[in-house]
Amino acid sequence: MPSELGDPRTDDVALGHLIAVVHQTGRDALGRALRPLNLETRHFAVLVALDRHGPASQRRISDLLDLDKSAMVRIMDELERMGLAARARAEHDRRAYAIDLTPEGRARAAAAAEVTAEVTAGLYGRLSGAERDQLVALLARLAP
Amino acid sequence: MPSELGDPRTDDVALGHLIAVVHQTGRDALGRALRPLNLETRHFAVLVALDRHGPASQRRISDLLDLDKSAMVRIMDELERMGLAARARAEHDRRAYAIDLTPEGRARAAAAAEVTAEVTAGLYGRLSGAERDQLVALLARLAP
DNA sequence: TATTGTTATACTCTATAACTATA
DNA sequence: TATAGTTATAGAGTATAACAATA
Repeated sequence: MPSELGDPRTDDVALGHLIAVVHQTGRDALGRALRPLNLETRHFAVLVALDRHGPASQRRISDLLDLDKSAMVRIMDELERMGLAARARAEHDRRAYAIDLTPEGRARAAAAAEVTAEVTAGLYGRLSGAERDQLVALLARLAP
Repeated sequence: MPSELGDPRTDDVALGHLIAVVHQTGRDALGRALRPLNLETRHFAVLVALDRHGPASQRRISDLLDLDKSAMVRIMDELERMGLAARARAEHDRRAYAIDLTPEGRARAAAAAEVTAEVTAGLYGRLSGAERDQLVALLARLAP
């Protein structure tokens, strides 16, 4: 005979699980779409962040993306090796880099955005614009 | 000059990121709450599933939790070593196990539910019941 | 003292493939 | 042939601590 774990908790545990499944589904779909472009999701996130906020310090980008700084180092190493981003020394702080996209990186970011637009349309297109706004508003209240 | 990655996509990428952050936040909070009970989130998920659906085959539980079957093996190994769950041979299928909680496992599941109730109250309590229902309904349409 | 970035390390999660024993 | 479970392995994500250079 199962013990009574309670119903409100049941719903909350199920909600947590649902969030995990939706997260994983989106991440997988994004990963599949980016593979032909030789990009992983971690690369795409930094490309988009740099396109919008670059040049910036590694620290700034890793903060924007909730990335650990050591993960940021690895990703920038990979992007530099691929010729998509570059590290220059920052003007007024000799500890920091001013990292930015290369022209090729900018082109790759645009191509990736094309591809991922189809993916997100397939995923989030099941919701109307108003529903998406609702979802964002609700989730925002669950974020720190 | 940043290229134009477009605004609707911006929102969708941000939505994906928001889902990731909320997922990670919840997982971390759950992990911290379970640590005093010597449980990881993976153990808790199986304890709850067994409490509700046990006895069952490993396959049934791993399907319910979207767990890989090899991950399920490892988790059951750990739960058995901790004395919280047990494998018995299934009656009508000699390939399968009938896995279930031990009495101690049932007690631990109840204790974990106590603790996690506070966590989920802290997390999801920011939303009203109606809002939580809304959120679940919206997320359910994004799941496969 | 604190911050930027690097390196090393380790743990978790996820996925895959090869294997056994049954069905 | 297909399924339940096991084992081994590898990649990705995440986190920490120690360190050098600079603020």
